Amino acid sequence: MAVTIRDVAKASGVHISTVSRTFSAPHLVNPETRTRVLATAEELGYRPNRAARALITGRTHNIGLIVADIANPFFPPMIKAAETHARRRDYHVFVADTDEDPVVETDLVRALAKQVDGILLCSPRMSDDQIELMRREVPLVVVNRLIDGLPAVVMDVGAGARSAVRHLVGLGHRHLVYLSGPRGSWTNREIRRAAGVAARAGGADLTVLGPHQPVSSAGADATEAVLATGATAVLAYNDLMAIGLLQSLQDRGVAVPEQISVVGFDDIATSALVRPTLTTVANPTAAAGRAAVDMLLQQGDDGATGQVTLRTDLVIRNSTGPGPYAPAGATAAQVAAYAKE
Amino acid sequence: MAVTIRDVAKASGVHISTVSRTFSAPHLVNPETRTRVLATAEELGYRPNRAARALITGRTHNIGLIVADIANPFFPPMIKAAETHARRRDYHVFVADTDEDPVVETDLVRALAKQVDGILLCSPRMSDDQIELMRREVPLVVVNRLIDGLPAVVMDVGAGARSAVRHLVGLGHRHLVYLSGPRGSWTNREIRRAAGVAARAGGADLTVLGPHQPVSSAGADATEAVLATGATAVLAYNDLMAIGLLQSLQDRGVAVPEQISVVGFDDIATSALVRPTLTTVANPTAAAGRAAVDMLLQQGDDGATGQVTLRTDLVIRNSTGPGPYAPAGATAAQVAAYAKE
DNA sequence: TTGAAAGCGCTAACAT
DNA sequence: ATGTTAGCGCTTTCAA
Repeated sequence: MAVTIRDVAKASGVHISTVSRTFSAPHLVNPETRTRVLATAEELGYRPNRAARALITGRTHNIGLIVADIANPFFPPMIKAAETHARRRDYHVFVADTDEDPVVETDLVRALAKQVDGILLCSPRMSDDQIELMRREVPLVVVNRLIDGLPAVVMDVGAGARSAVRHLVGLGHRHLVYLSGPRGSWTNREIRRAAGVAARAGGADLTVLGPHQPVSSAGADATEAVLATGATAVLAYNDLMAIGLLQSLQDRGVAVPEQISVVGFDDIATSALVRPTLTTVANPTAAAGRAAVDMLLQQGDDGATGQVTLRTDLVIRNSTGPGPYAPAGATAAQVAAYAKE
Repeated sequence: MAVTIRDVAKASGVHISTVSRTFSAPHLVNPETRTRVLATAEELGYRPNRAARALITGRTHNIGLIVADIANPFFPPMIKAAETHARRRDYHVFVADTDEDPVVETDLVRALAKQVDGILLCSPRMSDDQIELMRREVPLVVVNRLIDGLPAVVMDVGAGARSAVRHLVGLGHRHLVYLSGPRGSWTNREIRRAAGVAARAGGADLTVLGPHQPVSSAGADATEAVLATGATAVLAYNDLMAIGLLQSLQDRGVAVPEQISVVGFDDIATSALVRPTLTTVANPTAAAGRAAVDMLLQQGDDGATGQVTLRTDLVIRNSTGPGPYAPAGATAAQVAAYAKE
């Protein structure tokens, strides 16, 4: 087996508790002793066994990160930010994928509960009640969902949806479609609601299509349905769906944005790489990952259960243009200010 | 604190070791007793503490997955496949990001070593010697690198590069560019070498540009350099760079594939979403993730250190077309067969 | 400032 | 088939 605290103690002529203190409470150890212990530890290649430490302290210094789908480009930047941020604070991160399945999700929470100090539940698909149940087994921070009394990090998708709809209405669109996302998604509900309200306020109507899986093929598959509505502008639950639609539309000779405008959500990297580049609502996913980690780690200190809402930003690119009711000569750029209002 | 083995023992009127056996060696327990214990365990919500178990068995049932960059779309499908596969075998996965930094990489291996039964080192940036050193601290399986005597999973990128070059030469290109990837990448060296050999064999010449970070902006930034070579076809280290170049080329009015053909590597999801769609060498990253997990978990059983090479496939899309030396009327489709040879 | 001793939750001989 | 016991590597009272 590997080198333990006992080996270091023997080699440096002190008791194991002194070695222990050297690592977990250095200020309680004579500087000279400490130096000596540290030196022999280094020499022997000693590294504290976190599991053994956890057994007695009750703190594993691990956190769990559960996401709906690692391969969905929305998540990797968040995972990366959370992992890097956590590591900086000396925490390791278990990452797990639920494949959009609420049952897998609950199983996963339970399976990780004992091994972590807390879990980041990202875009959970389970019900609020389930989440309430889970939080009794392990500290939880929820990302992309708001539940009373539960620490959460959300992006202000409602505001994002409003900006997007205003942008479209300002461009002269009166008939909009919302391509909705997966069942169980809080974000989806928020966007749909906010978009509906904003559309009505702008004298436009909004047809809701869905639910859909949040993947590009679902966007492509919805093409017929979108065209059937006669709408001139589409807001999609996420960029993947928007891009799938964008491509499929153009494949059928429907020009974007000349005939139909398309707006996505998230601002994943691909959105700037497709043609036309995608107008979308940017979500600060990396910041969300960091904020969620902070929240989880602070949860012990005070009992506070904050709820952080991060700003979203409409990024106007080339997939949106004037609609049938556009003021003469209006361009996307001209109405940008209006949307920002 | 949570419910322990002791609580279950007390509640079901047996000794703790019987409870322990019920979970870790059920066949050694009387079926009736087992049922009773299981029932009370369920009732109390007992779940074995893996850390405590690990302390004595020496097996954590955790594995570490270290990648160069979680946000690089090459990795998420691999991470996802590995995590799902591992979980199915009752292993949890620590995911960590090195940010392409070899120093972070070694630190990470050491930090995780004690907490896992083994580590999957994906696309390592550290040197072979470093890796040799690391493997003495913890079982390692390396992905995307071949080192003598070390268990590894690689994709046959050499064959992929040859197919790509043959495809281009077959299309009538004689002056090629290889846009190389990051320093320290085994994959990069393999592709460059194989492409060079294949080019020479086909009577073409290959100019190597780089190294570059494996991101789309690097591809875009290389545009001038590419044009300066006068080449009519480009092979890039990965799709991200290829797409960056593709876009930048078109932004300057250089038509793809009419004036320049572009080939990527990896077949990330975005490659099918850009226009023109990207011809690329598909890497079986998900299969690689699963294979690596299997290899790691088998390492204990026998001492075998296998090396698995997974097949790559040239996916011909619309970013490649006839070059200056093309047989009259040649199209990408027509030469596909040749490339496959 | 350091040592001694107990014990975190669990498994693995060994005994019964 | 079940109970007893020792102890994995570490932290943390309590004494000295």
